[in-house]
Amino acid sequence: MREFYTITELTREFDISTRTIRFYEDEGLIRPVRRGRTRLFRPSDRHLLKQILRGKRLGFSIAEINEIVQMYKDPPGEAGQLRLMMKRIEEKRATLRQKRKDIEDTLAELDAVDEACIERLAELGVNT
Amino acid sequence: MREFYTITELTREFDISTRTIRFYEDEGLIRPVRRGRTRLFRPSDRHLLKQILRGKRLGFSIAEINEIVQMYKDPPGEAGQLRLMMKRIEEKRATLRQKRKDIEDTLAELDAVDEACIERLAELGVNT
DNA sequence: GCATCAATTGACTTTTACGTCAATATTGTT
DNA sequence: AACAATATTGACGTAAAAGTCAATTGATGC
Repeated sequence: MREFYTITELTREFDISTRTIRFYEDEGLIRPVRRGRTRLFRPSDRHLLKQILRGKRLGFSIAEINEIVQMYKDPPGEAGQLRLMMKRIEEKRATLRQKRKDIEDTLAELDAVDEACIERLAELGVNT
Repeated sequence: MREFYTITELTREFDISTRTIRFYEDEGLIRPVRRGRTRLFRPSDRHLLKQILRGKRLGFSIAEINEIVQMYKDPPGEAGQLRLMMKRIEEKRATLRQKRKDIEDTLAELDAVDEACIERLAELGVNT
């Protein structure tokens, strides 16, 4: 495992711009170390970026993604904070289960459309 | 099944604004009938609106949702068109499967965090 | 040590998906 | 028919998530 990645290495790997990565840093999602002014990304930063992009694919906003990635940090030490966090986690899970159901429904409908296309093609095959 | 819904009935049912519905119409996603100038939404329009909002929850853009809902219409009559549509359908399905995987991964990670919280709470219970 | 190439910063712009508001029209009710 | 309530249209505004561009700064090869 490499110690550091440059910003351009990550832009190429994930097909995003430097502007995007800097934007995520400005929003507090990611915090690479610096050598002088230059950003150096640790494997953990790269992993975090992967998680951010995963959240994007699921349609979460930057703010929502921020909430999620904050959860991945060490759990708080105080009981009240812990219970609050667990509540937040359950809320996110509920959102994710809803999305999963939406996906299943959409996939089922697309399957039906696909079937109809196949049938239609068969009819055409018979008629020509 | 009712014959028609007014725009405000739909805004209340789906918790969206009239502006949003008119926007979807402008974008060609939905096409209610008119009595004079007033829009009247058939059950099929209401159903389409449901599908649009489902697409939104999954993070699809209006353009992408448009592609999907066009697929629900009657399949084209020409073989070439049919094959093209089937290709598009498979692309959407691939996107949806990716999203589903993203969800499973995120859920697994949140489960792990939740476990850690439970453990941490147990430790606190012992110590106090 | 100097050129050059990559990286940073800040400012401004763009696109998407609506929100807001004012002026006008339509509908339902009494 | 009058009038309140609801709907439409058009124009302009806005927040989020970057894109673009120009001016510097820093790093690297020779």
